[in-house]
Parts: sequence; structure tokens; C-alpha cells
Amino acid sequence: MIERGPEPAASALPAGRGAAQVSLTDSAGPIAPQLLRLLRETIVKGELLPGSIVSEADIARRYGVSRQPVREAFIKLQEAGLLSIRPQRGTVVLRISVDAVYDARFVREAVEVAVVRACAAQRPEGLARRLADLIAAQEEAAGGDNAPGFLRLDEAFHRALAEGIGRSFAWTALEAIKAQMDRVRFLSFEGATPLPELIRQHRAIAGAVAAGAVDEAETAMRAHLREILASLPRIAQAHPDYFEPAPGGRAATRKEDTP
Amino acid sequence: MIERGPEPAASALPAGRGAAQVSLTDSAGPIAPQLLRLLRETIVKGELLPGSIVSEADIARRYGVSRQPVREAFIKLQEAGLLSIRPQRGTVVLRISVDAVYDARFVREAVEVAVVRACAAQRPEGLARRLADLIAAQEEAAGGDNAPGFLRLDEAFHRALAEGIGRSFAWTALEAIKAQMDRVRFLSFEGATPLPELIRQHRAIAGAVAAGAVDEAETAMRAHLREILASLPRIAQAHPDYFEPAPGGRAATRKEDTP
DNA sequence: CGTGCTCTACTACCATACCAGAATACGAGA
DNA sequence: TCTCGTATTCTGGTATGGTAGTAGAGCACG
Repeated sequence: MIERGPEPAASALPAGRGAAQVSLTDSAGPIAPQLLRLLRETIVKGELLPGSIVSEADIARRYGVSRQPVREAFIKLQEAGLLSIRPQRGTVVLRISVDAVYDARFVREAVEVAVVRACAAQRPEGLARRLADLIAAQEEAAGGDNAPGFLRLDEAFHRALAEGIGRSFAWTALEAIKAQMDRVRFLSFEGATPLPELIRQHRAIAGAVAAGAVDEAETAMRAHLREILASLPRIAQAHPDYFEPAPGGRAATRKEDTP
Repeated sequence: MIERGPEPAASALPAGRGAAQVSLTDSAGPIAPQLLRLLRETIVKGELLPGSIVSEADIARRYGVSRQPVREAFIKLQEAGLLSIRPQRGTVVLRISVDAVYDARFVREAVEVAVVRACAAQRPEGLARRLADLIAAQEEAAGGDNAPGFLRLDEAFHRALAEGIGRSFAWTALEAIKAQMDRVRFLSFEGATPLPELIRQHRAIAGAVAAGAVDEAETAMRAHLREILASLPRIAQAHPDYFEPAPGGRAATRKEDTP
């Protein structure tokens, strides 16, 4: 076991109530996936600030695990465009790249439009009911000011569409990409699109699907996905330190440069 | 250094001319990505047979590296749906799942259609020229019976479309997914779609893009992507041992089963 | 006082060691 | 001969040691 003295000096993590509160070794299952989810959530929520540098050993000490699972988590987070691993130099939490966010939306929109068109064309049995249930739950969450709960239900809504046509893989493939957009969403809680408006858009999508209106469903989905990022320019201005400077170069894309 | 005796007994790898011919330690750069590419190619080409079991230690010995880079490669190959890592039981090369291939095509088609539509709508400068060059090179490769070379040029063609509209990320995101389809393509060299026909389709796509015919470009792209898998049912029948049995259950999707 | 060099303190990467669980080989008993 | 319990030997997961390489601080020199 590693020496795990408190020594909270120079901690990049919020360390508000002791970061290692979530026990990884105690609970069941492999710790590598647990650590991955934990770190991703930490970054997406903005608790681990963009630009701050982390290290395998640092995180390993902090959570009382070895460097091995940390390394695996780092690699996946790099693929998701949240970290940049620079060999022998350090690993840095990437600032949000506006370009990367739009790239993610482009791919997500392409896939989700195809999904929702197929839904409207096939009108699979039970889907309309499922969507209605989710929308009802979303209204409840919105009423109770339960923002995190709403985000989970929002995900469930989109997943339900893919599952409806037997293409749950389509949503799985988007999950890695979605992280980029999620970071913006968490920043945009302050004065972004009100939840009732998002619910209204969900209802429009579900309605078009139930009616078998293919083109209408596509239009509704596109509007919805663009709405999510409508506040992006304003957010980027409000939090300049969270975002990559303007230039088009995106370090996240280049996984292996030929020097 | 690990004892690396020849002992070719019970080798799952073809071992035709000594598998470790490709030196990993000598050449430059981190060996983990190199090993990943090498293993992926080995699986996609069918040199490592579906259903065969591999182990971290086995591969590590074979290529004269430690288990660490092998492990990282395994993880990524699992995400790509090529391997199934079963803790404490073994890692198996997954058979091709027809469902998974169609899932991959669904996502790829959705993204590539969006790309090609944007290309036709924007008609970015220089793209038409680039596509024409690639098609010319493809004709040369097809004439010289250079199948692997043609596949590389085919990839370059699709990547060029994404790059044309400044969405190279779209192609990057597809690379992991594409592996499923590539496996089929390598099996289908025997009596599949003749290369001239594929080139004709490329020309149709490029022509529609150059003409700014958005819908026509979409149609051409869809036809092209479906053509690639046109021989799938026949291939699956011809190589039953390479494919997952009929039932809809796809082991590739379930990353963590709850036993 | 300004500038170049060395040397230290990190980093990620790779290799090795240890562990718990799963599958199988095997032998005793019926 | 067949069945069941046990021991061995695999597996992947985790922990830890070692190495090449980079960034930056401190010192020598102009």
C-alpha cells in the first residue's frame, strides 16, 4: 500500500471534502472502469479545471490506487478529448475547444438524425409509450429543480430512440463523443436554455416519431441538438479560462504527430 | 528480457515466417501504438483466426515486449469489437457478428452521408481535384492487382471528403467502427465486388460533389457503402467458422455482463 | 548584470512481481 | 466405468520497480 498522507498542499483537485471520499478499493468490481467514470465526471463537471496538469502518480496517490488503472483511465480520457498526454512532460486537462464541440455535434447530429428518421419510418411498437414516460419523468425532474436527474433522463431519451430501432450501438458509439458537449452543458447551467424548452423539443421529436413524420422528426432533432449548444458562444465568452483560444488548431484530434 | 525461445508448438498465430519479424523495440516511437496497429491488422486480415484465444503473456512473449503494451492494445481492440476480454478466463478473438457489421454500417452511413452532403453543398476549393487524383491512383492500383494498396486509397478517398469540409474528426471517429466492416472486406477478396465497380462508384460520388448535387451525392454514397457489404450474406455462408452464429445476441456490445 | 550550461526533479513509458479467481486435470471413491 | 472433490495451472487485474527524456532552477562565465 502506498503512503497516503494528507498533504493537501498544491492540490489541483477541489479537495473540498477530501477527494478520496469515494472508495474504489472497497466497492466491488475492477477499479479501472470506476476510476475512469469518476475522473471523467470530475472533468466534465468542471471540478478539475481545464489547463491544470495532473500526473499518474498524483491521481494514484489521491485515490489510493496504483498507477496502472490511472494510466488506463488517462488513455481513454485522451481519446475522449478531455486530456492530453505528453510523454515525459505531463498530462494536462484540455481546455474546451469550440471547434471540437462543433465537430462532436456534427457527428452526433448525423447519427441521431438517421436514428430518428428510422424511428419515424418504422414506428416500432412500444417506443411512443417509452418516450412519453421519459418526458413525464423529465417534467417532474424539471419541476423539482433536479438538474442532474434531468440530464440522466435526457440521455435515456436519446438512447431510447436508438434502442427503438434495434441500434443501441449507435448511441454507444456516440457516448465517447458526447463528453465534449456535456462539458458545455455543465457550464451552461447558469442561464442556458430553460429545461421546459428542452422538454418541449423532446415532445416535438416524440410527436413526429409517433406520427411517422420522417422529415418533421429530422427537423425537430436538428433543432434540439443545436439548441443544446445555442449558448456556446456566450458561455465561451463568460468563461475564457475554460476554453481554448480562438485559433483553429485542435490538439485533441492529433493523436500521433509525425515530428 | 524475457526468455523468448522459438517453441512454435500450439501457436495460434500463423507463425509463417516467425511472427516477431516486425521489430517493435528497435524502431522509433512508443511501442504500444505500434503493437495495436499490428494486432488490429493481424485480426482484420484474418491471420489471427476468429475464435482463437490469445493471452497477454502469449502475445508479449511472441513480440518480445512486456504485458503492459499488450494489455493496452487488448483494451482498445475490445472497444473496437475485435476482442473479448474475459477476466480470469481468457481473451478471445471475436467471430464476426453480422449484426455488428450492420450496426457499424448504419453509423458509418449516417456520418458519411452527412459529410458528402456538406461537400456537395459547400464545394470546397481543391476537393474535386483531390478526389480526381485519388481515383486515378485507384485505377492504377486496380490495374496492377494491388488490392492492399487500393484499400489504402479507398480510405484516403473517404477521409478526403471529411477533410474537404474541415471535419476530419468525422473520419477519425469512424475509424474504430470501420474495423468491423474491414474484416468482411478482407474476406471478400475472393469473388466480391470487382474493383472497377468500386471505382465507378467513387467517380459517381466525386461527380455529384463537384456538381453540387446534394441529393445525388447522398444516393451515390449510400449505394457505395451498401455495395461494400453486398456480398456479406454469401461470405458468411462461405466462412461459417469466421462468423457468429445467427442469433441476435452480440457479445461485442456487452462490455460488462452481470452474471 | 545578462547569458549559456549543467544538474536536479519531475514526467510518462516499459518491465516485472504479485494476487485472486476461473477452468481444467486428476485421482479417490462408488 | 462414472462421479465428485481437490489441486494445479492457467487467466487478467493490480502494484511496484526501473529507464529515457523533458522542463526548469541554479551556477559559471562573459
